[in-house]
Amino acid sequence: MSRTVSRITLQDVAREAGVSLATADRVLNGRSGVRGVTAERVKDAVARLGYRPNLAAARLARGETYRFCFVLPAGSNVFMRMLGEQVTNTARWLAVNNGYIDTLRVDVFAPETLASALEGLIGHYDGVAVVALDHPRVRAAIDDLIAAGVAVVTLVSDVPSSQRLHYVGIDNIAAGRTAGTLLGRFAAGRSGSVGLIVGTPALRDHAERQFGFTQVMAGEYPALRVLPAHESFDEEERTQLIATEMLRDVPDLVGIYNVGAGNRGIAAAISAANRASDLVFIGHDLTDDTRRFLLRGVMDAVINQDPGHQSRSAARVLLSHCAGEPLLNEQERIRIDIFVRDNLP
Amino acid sequence: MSRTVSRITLQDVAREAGVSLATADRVLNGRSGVRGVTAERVKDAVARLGYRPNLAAARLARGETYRFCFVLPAGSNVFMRMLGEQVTNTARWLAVNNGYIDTLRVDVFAPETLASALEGLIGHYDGVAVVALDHPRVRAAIDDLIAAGVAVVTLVSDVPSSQRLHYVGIDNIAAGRTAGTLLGRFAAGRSGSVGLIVGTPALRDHAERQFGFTQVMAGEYPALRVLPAHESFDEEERTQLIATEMLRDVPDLVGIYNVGAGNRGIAAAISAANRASDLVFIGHDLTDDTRRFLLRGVMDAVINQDPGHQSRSAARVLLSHCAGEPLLNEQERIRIDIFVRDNLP
DNA sequence: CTGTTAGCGCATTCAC
DNA sequence: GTGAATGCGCTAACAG
Repeated sequence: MSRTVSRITLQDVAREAGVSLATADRVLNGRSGVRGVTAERVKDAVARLGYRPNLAAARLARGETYRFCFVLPAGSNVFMRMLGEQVTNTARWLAVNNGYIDTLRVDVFAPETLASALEGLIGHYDGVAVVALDHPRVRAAIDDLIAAGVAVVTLVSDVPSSQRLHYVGIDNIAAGRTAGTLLGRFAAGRSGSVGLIVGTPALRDHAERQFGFTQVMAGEYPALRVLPAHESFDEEERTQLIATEMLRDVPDLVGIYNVGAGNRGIAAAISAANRASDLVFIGHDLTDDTRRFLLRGVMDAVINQDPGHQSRSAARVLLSHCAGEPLLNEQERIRIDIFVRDNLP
Repeated sequence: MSRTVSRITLQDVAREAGVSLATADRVLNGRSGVRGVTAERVKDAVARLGYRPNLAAARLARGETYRFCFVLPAGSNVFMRMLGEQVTNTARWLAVNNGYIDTLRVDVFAPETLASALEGLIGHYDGVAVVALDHPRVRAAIDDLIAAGVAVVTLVSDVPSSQRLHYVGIDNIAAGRTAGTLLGRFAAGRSGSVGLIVGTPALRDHAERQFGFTQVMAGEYPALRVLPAHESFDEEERTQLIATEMLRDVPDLVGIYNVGAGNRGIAAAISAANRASDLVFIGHDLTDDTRRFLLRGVMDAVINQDPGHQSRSAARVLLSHCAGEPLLNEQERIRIDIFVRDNLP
């Protein structure tokens, strides 16, 4: 509200340093063509006056528009649908901040398709956020984008060996370990078998979660035996079938950990077997379904990675990189959320 | 980067609508003095062109500086110290966004002091974020601030009956329930007593947590008996004494829930009694201490409210209110974080 | 009721 | 190496 004590401007700094606005600007933005002595004078003035650049003015003067492309999997997995919605929200926010977002849907299981889609983005965008597949072709495509001067962040699923600027997502080994600890503690005292269902071990995040989970179970809960993993391809029918068979064939089953999607199928199987109250069931991603399962007591915990946070974080990282603006690192760390019935948002 | 296809400006809208820039601006910002017909023409043009205002330009033109005051408790409780540090970070961010933050430390247990401190802020600030005490005097002071045109948000601790714009913090009843569920599940199968330590029931958040906790324990875990609450005044020596006595006098003690600060004292008592591995200990707020206790297995879960998030959220809410800018509600919901050993950030 | 105009603080030509 | 001048898109004061 207050048009208070007018803030210190670059103009003030220039005057204080006895140079022109242009020179002060050159020093502040690290552009060349200023003698060392002069630069020092300006820096002194900045320090003396406690000058803080005005972000709004800088943006306006630059007058740049930032074009970002979010590359998401084509499939219709619930989490990815939620992520897509959040990207739309983020786009609305970006529109007010000199940027826009296009969304591209690509078959994530086809490295060639993904890679060539990525390469086709060169020249059209300033930044790309991609739900990546950890495959040499994809890595190469990311590196090509980077080489072409495009800012790239990986989203949800990383390609650590690439040159990407940043990974926006959780540590999936830690997520798997978290699931292990919760399942182990919730099944406290009991001994028996634990079912493990993965979408496909070809997805890096699934493999990592599985790894973390079995690591904890083997090391900390010797009374619980993890059954060989079943592959569901994230399909509800498959998860239901797998769970139904497990419940039928494993008499000492005390828990199920679902690494991927398809929680609805498992919940159906558990309810059908009337085992909701004694079986520990832990899965990923808070959705309308999993929220309901938590409230009904069918699920005992949900490990979550906030799609809204991830979408906004990707946009902020790209924007701040392209615009050369500062970033609050702490804000960009994606948490491994644990939800039980009582702390649902 | 790209100085792409220049975005649509208000100028374009005005031309399209056949009015002047000023009129277009009046319509867009809901200022009076425009005939209905004219307003419609402008709105049509906005829709037709898909106009999006440029935040940076608007801020620059307004040229306003926003002065906020964060009122924090004077004590040196770890969480409040962390909150204070985060407010400093937030201030740095705000400095780049046409605002500044002053921090005021007040004795939170003295309603009169807090209330008069708040009233003294009138005229000096555009917005106030206060860690409030739920007391009639404080409520009145908040309402006075509001009446004087100051934006007020409560932070961490709410005064629901006041006119405050917004509460930045968690639902403490839900937090207590969450603690109850975790303790109940972690103690699965066992029966016995559960110790409950509060700072002081005079603090609304402590009382609410206690309420939520006992609610869940009574309703869901009949095998666990919650002992009468002990008051620690958030002092480490007191918590240590209380915990030591509990461990000595209650033979069937299976868990401890600490509602307030002083986790270090409890951890010391548990370690001294060599009960780390079998006693369930749940407390609040992730600090260097509680992190270490989780890793060592002395604590089993920590319920957290992110001080960084709360500080930034308060600043964003105040800023967007004062500047009349849009707010992403979803981003401002403070989560009840659950941390175990494996999902520590 | 509506239009004209002068900046906001900075980045960026283009001269010197 | 350095300085002067122009304009980004919008708000607000002032004219009509």
